Amino acid sequence: MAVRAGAEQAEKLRAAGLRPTRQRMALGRLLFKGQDRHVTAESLHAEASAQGVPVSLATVYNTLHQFTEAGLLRQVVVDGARTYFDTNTGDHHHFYCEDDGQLVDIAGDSIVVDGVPVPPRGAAVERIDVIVRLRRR
Amino acid sequence: MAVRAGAEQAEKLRAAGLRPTRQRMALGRLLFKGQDRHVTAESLHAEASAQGVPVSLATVYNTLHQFTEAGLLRQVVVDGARTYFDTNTGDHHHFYCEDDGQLVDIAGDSIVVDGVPVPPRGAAVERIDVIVRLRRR
DNA sequence: CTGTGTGCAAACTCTTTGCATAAGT
DNA sequence: ACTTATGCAAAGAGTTTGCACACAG
Repeated sequence: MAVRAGAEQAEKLRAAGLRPTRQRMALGRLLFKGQDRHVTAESLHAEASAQGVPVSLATVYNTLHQFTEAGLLRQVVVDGARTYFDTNTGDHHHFYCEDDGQLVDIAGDSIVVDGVPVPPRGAAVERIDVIVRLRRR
Repeated sequence: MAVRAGAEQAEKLRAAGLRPTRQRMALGRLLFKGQDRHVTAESLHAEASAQGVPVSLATVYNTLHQFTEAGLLRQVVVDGARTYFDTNTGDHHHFYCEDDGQLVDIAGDSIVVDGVPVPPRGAAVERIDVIVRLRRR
């Protein structure tokens, strides 16, 4: 089972054109086991370290970007200070709590955005992000 | 007319609880004369300098934040790298061109967002941001 | 006068980069 | 072996802060 999971990880990485190195395997396991999650480079680095996986912060950044380019992750911009990465790459939106920085998914088919004007000449819509900003009551 | 505008600026600042200093007057004039605009600290600082108004970058940052707290500006988060400030504080959304970093307003009554789930317990919706990300064709 | 604002430079945070070493195939 | 990835430490961008001086009321 552990072997099986490892093999799947390796396959996933290879399919993305990335060599299945120890670090990428370990980070991939943290990211893609279980349900969708939101991480920052810092949080993922801390998590890996806590589990005894030695990875440098620079490698975490590299890996997150490589995963993003490979379409395995998606970047979420909600706060200028830090960059979030989302393992859910499908069509969906976010709740963002400004007080604690927590990010929660909103299913893509739940929200409907209507009335988007035609984009300016020479530009095409790449994606529509909806961020529902929350505040503690 | 110039006098008149100056007096209006001063009044606007006083109303916001800010002393009408040279720098704040100058920045306010750049920001609020004419139509709505989007600036970054850098761009506004460059603009002020170009017009011969000596303002330090630190003061531009301070002023932008003070204006924002006073409700004269609104912060727009579209890119992790830099912070944009919008002189349009009303209900509206944005086109954001990832290629050149250009930000364009979308009237608030144009876009309709439907189906937003109820926020998690203990949280209240503060605002809904819609960002239509564009790419050059 | 008295308190607030400003400018400068240094500090700070998050992120990226260069280069020698290590690991993958 | 040959190539690509990693780690470290240093650089980099954007933003914030501390403190002495200047200005508004």
